[in-house]
Amino acid sequence: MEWNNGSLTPKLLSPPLLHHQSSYTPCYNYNYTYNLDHFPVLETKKPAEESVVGGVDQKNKNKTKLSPDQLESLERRFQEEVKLDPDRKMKLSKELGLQPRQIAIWFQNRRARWKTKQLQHLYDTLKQEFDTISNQKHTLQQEVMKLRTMLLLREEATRNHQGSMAYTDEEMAESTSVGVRSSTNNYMYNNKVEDLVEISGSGSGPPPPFWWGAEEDAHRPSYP
Amino acid sequence: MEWNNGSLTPKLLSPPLLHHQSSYTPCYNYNYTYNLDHFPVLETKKPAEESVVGGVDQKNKNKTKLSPDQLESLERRFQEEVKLDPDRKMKLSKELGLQPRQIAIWFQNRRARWKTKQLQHLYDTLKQEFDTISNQKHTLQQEVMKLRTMLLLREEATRNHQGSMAYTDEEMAESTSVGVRSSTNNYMYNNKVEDLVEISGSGSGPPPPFWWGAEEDAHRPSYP
DNA sequence: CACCATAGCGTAATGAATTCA
DNA sequence: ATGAATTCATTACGCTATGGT
Repeated sequence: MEWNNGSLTPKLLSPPLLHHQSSYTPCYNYNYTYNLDHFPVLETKKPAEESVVGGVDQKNKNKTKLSPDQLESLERRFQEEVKLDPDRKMKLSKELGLQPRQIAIWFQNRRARWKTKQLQHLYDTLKQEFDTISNQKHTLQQEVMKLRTMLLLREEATRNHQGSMAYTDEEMAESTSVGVRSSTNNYMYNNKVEDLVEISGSGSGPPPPFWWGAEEDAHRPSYP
Repeated sequence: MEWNNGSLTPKLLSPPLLHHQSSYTPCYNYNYTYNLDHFPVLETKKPAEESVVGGVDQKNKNKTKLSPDQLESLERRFQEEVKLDPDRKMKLSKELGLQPRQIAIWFQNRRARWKTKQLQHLYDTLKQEFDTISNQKHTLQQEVMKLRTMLLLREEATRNHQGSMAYTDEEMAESTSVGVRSSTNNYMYNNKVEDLVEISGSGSGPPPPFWWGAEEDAHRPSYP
């Protein structure tokens, strides 16, 4: 039971690829011999003027906070198209008074953000689907049991009044492969998401979850 | 006003309390008006040199990338305990030659990373469970169909040779509530994770996924 | 009350590896 | 096969909220 990864590594994640010994190519130099996109450490352009909302004076922090206007604009563009071709980049750069590099970075980060959000959403969706199908399964189990009973009774009836038997008990017994054993029929129904992780591994979670969860969702993570 | 986080904030808050003894020791020799732990902007000088990857260049390290040693150490400590009390922080700080602030930041980031990783894992687990249960459901559906057929036949037989009927057709018809309609019985079996998103909402995905997925997993996200 | 450190969150920015034209 | 752009992972910063002395 390897809960860890092993079998189910998501494709989203990067391959192993440990960064230990590498040749380390100096892919930057701070003279910007680079083309129009690689500056060294941005020299804090001026977001300036736009003390609109928070009135936070962000004169020259070394980490620029984009103004609401800029953000809105970027966001709009992002909705239009998540990819950023050089033309668009330059256009936006001039338009917003930001370095091209910053535009690129923003888009990059935005994409990443989007992705993780997406995972969240995906999880929720799947969870719901799971619950649904779990219920359906339960219903089906009931159904199967009911039918079996009926069949048995009917067979009984037939046998009592007649000698012909078209279906044997073996056939009925063999047909089940999922696990509808007459009694304790809903033993599997508890397979709600809350318990799933518990079941499939993660029996040992070194670091305590503490903040993770705090909701109905606390699954006892077990560190990566 | 924020385009960003809208509806689904997990809202994971800290449950318990934290045990940190007070005893703070002012730890810097620099001149800051900031709080104990707030430096201005850590200075950022020329990264310039640095050719060796494994080069444990502690002291100077003005720019990013902690050395493998440092990382290893931090990681170990993290496994021991995800929370970081001031004592530990200081100890680590001296031990690794990093600013206390950096230690704190690292832990914070580590926690965040852990959390998202966790989501990944959770998703995979759930996905697998879903597939399993989906198969089971399918099997059950088959089973139900088979039983029905058998029942029908048996009933037929009974009816042919006798007039007594203990179970009516209504009973059989009523019993189904999930959707095992005689023909096209496996119509639901395709409910693999690949299609789920398509089905349950997110039917409209404005921005093209392109890089997201690029595998069999491409779900057509639909931006947040 | 204020003060102050810290946790969590969001996000800008950097570095390394990878992809691609 | 070289270099530009992108991805992934990481480091860092600002902010708000909270707890505790």
